[in-house]
Amino acid sequence: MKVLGKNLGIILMEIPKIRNMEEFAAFSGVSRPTVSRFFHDPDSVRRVTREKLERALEQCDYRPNIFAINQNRKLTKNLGIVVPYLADPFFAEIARRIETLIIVAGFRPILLSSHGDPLLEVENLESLRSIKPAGVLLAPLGRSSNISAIEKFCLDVPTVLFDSNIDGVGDAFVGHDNFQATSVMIEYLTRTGEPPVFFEMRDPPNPNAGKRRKAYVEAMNKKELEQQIIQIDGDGWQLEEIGYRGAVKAINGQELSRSTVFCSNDRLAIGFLTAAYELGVKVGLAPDCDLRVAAHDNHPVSHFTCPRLTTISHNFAAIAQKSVDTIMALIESGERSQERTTTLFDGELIMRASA
Amino acid sequence: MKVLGKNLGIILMEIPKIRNMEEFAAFSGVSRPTVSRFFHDPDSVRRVTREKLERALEQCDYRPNIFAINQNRKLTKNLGIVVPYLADPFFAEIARRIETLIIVAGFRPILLSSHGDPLLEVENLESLRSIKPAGVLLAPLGRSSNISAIEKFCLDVPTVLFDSNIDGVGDAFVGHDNFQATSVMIEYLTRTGEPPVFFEMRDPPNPNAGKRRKAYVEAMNKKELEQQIIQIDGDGWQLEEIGYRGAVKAINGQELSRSTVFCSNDRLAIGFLTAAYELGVKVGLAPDCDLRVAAHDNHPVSHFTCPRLTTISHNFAAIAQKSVDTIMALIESGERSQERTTTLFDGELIMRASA
DNA sequence: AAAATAAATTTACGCGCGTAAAGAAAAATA
DNA sequence: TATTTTTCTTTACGCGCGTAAATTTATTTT
Repeated sequence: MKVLGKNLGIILMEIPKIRNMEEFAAFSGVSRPTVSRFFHDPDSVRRVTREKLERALEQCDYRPNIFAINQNRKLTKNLGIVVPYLADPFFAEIARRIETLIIVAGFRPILLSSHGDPLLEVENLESLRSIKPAGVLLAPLGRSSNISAIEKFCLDVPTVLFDSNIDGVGDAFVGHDNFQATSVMIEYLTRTGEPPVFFEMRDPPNPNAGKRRKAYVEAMNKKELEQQIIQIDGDGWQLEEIGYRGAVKAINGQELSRSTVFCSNDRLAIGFLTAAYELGVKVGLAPDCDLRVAAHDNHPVSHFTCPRLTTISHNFAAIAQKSVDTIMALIESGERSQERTTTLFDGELIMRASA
Repeated sequence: MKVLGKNLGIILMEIPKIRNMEEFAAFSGVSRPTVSRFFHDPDSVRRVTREKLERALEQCDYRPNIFAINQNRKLTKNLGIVVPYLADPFFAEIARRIETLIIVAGFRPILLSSHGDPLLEVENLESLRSIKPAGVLLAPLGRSSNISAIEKFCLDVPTVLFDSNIDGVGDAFVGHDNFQATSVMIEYLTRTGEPPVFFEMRDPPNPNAGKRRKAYVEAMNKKELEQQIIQIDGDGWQLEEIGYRGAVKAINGQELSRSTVFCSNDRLAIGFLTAAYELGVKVGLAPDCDLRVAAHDNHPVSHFTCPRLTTISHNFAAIAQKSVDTIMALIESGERSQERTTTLFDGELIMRASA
């Protein structure tokens, strides 16, 4: 080390430690306001200037202080993402896609999870408010959300709701067409066997569940099929466990009027499959099977259940893209949208072994 | 609305819009430097002053600008958390716990996912560097990580590694004792039946895998048991799919010398179970079963596999707590630790139906 | 009550950058 | 080449808060 000391010293001399934009301006031979403009938008300076700055950057890896930037700009490049429960792979997946799109758009994603807690949801929004986000993408908890608090937040910050809707709140909603999806699944199940019994929570936390039940009722009515809805008790976000218990009760109590079950979502179905497995009820489409089980969401885990779960996939890519596009349009226009738009994407039937 | 207009006007008059700390100081009747101290630490002002400020806060809900705070403080209250893949429920779970602990400690967690990409991992660290975090909790990608970049980062920012270790990098490592865990599982499997075959990726991305293989070899040697290691090909983070393919190959090719399999991690095992199910191989401890499968991690999904997966749980709570405690101690001391400490927590055997 | 201590106030500067205005320099147009 | 347009430089101020020093006021101690 000592032998190298002198050379290291020289090297350090040649790579100056730039402390702020002023020093970087001096180092690069460009004025500070121009440097500022360059960092805001590299294309706003002449090509030769840009190249000069880029060369300087390679030599000293200076980065503008993000706090100073955000303090002074009226509009930050921060974009909040709030999901109800990040430990649920479904939300992790959609958040992952949204994050990527936001980065591509040159913004800074701030991902927050409400951990299933309405208080934390509001706290997350307040926390976001303090970092002056250009906009927020919010998947609300749903029924348990503090709606008036969210509404108030949306008045101040451009907000796009996704996944689950709260009527009239936010500038737009982007989600999944539960009616289309339900009807496609019922059509499929009926065509390949028999119409399904609907399996859901009695008191679901997520508003999508309500739409799915309604869609089931409507679709079955339309086809003049006899309906059966099994509603199971349970609170919170441990949906697999709730589904498991409900399935044990339904199977042991012989509550199922038919041998085809349509679960309100994949997580309930995962619990259902575990119960069926443990009770020796064979699930699947094959002739030797006792039961068919299908569900809703194309949850990442549904690929590997036993048997693999037939389900309806959200159009993850489209929902993520449209959500980001919508918030970007809002931000760029600088205005709040006059009309609240709702965009629903069709689900896609994913046929697997379970039904 | 018009009828209420006048009253609303009066109400708005009475709740002044506070724009900065100076205005809040005037409103509350306390000087600005005292207000500043109050927000930094409420206990640093006299009780009467504190109560005066708290009363004022209830009337106008002012919050200091976080950017201005962070710009001026040498040490922010930001604490970075970087995980390799947030869409993996295992990391979502540990991140969730860490986040909560950080909030309780009065810090602001910034959760970032590397999405399995070493470039993004470095980018995340750079992004964190620009917000001057008080410290960072990093679960590195592992083998694919840009180790020199991470090392460089750790020189500037107090960093505690967790879950997977990189020798000599960061101020401390907190993780899971793979040797203890492996030996407990082998002991259990051997006692209740026969010693296991080890099932893993040939080229695992995570360094824990290496330790687990080594632990398997050592434990088997010690007991003078015959070992078999099945190594499967595959790249990336789609571990269930890789496990599935490997299992199909192993079962169809009758590669298993014994009927007890110990998977390097739960996600491989989930794929393994799917393969066994599809191939009609019955997995479980019961006498009529063909195969026993156990694994490692107590992944959230492992509760609901078919059959439920026997595994070794990480001590999630202890790992999260120790990681946060360690980084807090580093931050409070203001110094970098002289010695790099390593803390390993024992795993706990979770006996379920699969083995 | 006087002295000693603690806490708050006043005053003032700095952080790093955004941004506006006016003028100078360079490039594009005629 | 002269003129217009674009781009850059210079200068200067402000953002909201941290923080230090000196002073005043309030509280505790003897």
